[in-house]
Amino acid sequence: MIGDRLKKLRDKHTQEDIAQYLGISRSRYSHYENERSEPDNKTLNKLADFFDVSTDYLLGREGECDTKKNKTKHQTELIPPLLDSFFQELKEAPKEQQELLIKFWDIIKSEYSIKNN
Amino acid sequence: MIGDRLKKLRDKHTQEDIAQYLGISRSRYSHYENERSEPDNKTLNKLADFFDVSTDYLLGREGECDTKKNKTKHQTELIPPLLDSFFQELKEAPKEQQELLIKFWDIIKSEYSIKNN
DNA sequence: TAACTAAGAAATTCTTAGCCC
DNA sequence: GGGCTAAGAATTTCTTAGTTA
Repeated sequence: MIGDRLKKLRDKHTQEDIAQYLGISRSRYSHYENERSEPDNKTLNKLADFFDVSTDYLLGREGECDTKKNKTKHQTELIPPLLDSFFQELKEAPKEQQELLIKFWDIIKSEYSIKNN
Repeated sequence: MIGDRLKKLRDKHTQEDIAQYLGISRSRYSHYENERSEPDNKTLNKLADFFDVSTDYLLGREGECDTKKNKTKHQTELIPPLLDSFFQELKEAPKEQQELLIKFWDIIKSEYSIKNN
């Protein structure tokens, strides 16, 4: 049940994408889709956030009708979900961590501009 | 979170009552209320059925005062200019660079969570 | 009686490594 | 690359027995 719904929701994303977002290994996420193990409550919450559905839907308590809404929403989104959830996370992170990351960003930028000159 | 909600919902019932309905031991249900362990998905479903609430409610995704939504909105309004321009830049950057940065982000997160555990 | 907890047993999950397509 | 799985390590849960109020 939950496996089918995850598969459907994931759509064009790779399992790797979702796993990275969740901060778990690829195979762990694979287990969820194949129902070899089930996500704990925290992971369940994250999955619902990422796919923008209810946990009731993920757990099979709600029918299909809500799915279409979500699909439409995803398809019309301009920011890729992975980047979007990354932004959400970063916004809520401690300032110290934000600043550190922006420093890394500056390094990445300058490295790439050197390569291309 | 889930513990508080279970306690509230149980109301006049004893833990024994609920445990019997779920077909589990008394102390196991007690652990759920005290958040020493968390119900698996099947038990979560049964609990939602018994109390006639959504799993989203049990997991704290819906609430009395809908704190999550308010919080998100508030924080969205308060994106510091530095972070905002960083987002703009990142959105338009090559995927390769985006992915590299997100990897750095994962490292930062895990470093900080180690410190705080 | 009702609820909570310690501690170890029991069960599940998670990761790595390797496999297939 | 993308997804799946075996197997053991790691973690969590679950039960019993005992404690508290």
